[in-house]
Amino acid sequence: MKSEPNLFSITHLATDRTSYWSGVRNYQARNFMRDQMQVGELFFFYHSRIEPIGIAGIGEIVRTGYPDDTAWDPNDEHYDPKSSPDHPIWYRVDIRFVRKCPEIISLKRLKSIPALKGMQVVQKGMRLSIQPVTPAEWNHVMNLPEWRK
DNA sequence: GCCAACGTTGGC
DNA sequence: GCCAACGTTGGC
Repeated sequence: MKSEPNLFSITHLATDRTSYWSGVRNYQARNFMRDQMQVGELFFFYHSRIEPIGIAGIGEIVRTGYPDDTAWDPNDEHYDPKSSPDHPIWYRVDIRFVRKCPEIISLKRLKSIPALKGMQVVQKGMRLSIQPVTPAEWNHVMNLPEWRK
């Protein structure tokens, strides 16, 4: 799950302990939150746009998808007038902090690992903010030395 | 800050 | 329902 760390980072989550993943306004990303994510599942918290770009830590889903009420708040930057309490379009999940990576696993690093060449995040033009990770990819990333520094 | 790649919108 | 125009994302 990608976030720009100046807005919401793994450090923010580590401080708050629990939070929620709101503001997603892309249908594919929404569908993962609404239809796929289960309580107890882990995710990589990825910092986008701002160096160092890459995997910054791990979070856990603590509540499955439910309507994102920021969508019907006219003062919210992600306000969407097509969404309403009666007809919610956008969803979010609740999350908790699990672990911070001692050293960010950079995108460049991920791209350099042959076993991860099929991982969505390293594909050219891939800008979806929520992406599935296969068990094999997850295990491979977890075995990288960056976690033990 | 640039711009390629992508998603969405809206005229037809 | 097509697709050009536009807006956004995000790596560089």
